[in-house]
Amino acid sequence: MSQPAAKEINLLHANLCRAVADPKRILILYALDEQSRNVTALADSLRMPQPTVSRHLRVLRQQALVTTEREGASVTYALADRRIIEALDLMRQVMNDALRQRSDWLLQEGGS
Amino acid sequence: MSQPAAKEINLLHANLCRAVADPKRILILYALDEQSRNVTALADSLRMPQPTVSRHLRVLRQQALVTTEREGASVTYALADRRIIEALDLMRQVMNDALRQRSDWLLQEGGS
DNA sequence: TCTATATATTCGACCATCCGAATACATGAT
DNA sequence: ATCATGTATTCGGATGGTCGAATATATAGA
Repeated sequence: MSQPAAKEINLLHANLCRAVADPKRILILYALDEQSRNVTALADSLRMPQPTVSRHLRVLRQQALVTTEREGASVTYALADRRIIEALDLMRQVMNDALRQRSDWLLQEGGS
Repeated sequence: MSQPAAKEINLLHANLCRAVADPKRILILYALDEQSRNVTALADSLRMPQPTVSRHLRVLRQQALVTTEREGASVTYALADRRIIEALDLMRQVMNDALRQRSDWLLQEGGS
């Protein structure tokens, strides 16, 4: 059982993050956090073409970020681990604080 | 003061994540979490060419993930927000659990 | 088997990012 | 002004990701 070396762990880590670092995939992940859905329902609620959603779901599936379950002709996708959302929320907090700080700074310094 | 619309927030969110989703930048962020450093010290300790480190730092700086402070001829980089590390750790936990689960699965099913 | 619905894939074009190598720029000291 | 050190940028090529459009595959039912 080959233990991945430090550099390979680093690569896997980056691959996992890269799978999350796409606007549409972020929307998909949040949508699945709200409720598990099949591809068509996702495409409808997010206003994206079905093939686009399917391709993004493949990326998430390959990284084990979502799980699948057949239900007749359709496939229900679910979030595999809620900590993904926690990580995304952390990043969003960082972003919001940075934006707020920048706007405070603008108001104080450059007050037009 | 134009409030970013939902789709623009989503884009900013993704840009922030994308800046983090690179193997070498992950190493740089962890190194800076351990201790603030200048470019050369980072390049030395991570065994990367100095121009490479500098280019990656520019990306992180553009996303306000790191801060800079001149000290004479050198520039000390520091982590801007430790929640970045928390988010990275969360993703690493998700990855480790997935890896462990997959290896359990292999041992049980395919036990070669 | 034939149809309808749901999901997945392929193709080509386009765009972004990464790297190594070389070089430019900035700062402090002599 | 010149030099040494630290930092940043540019160039070219290679790589990889994304999309729309069209198409292929799978499942359930008649």
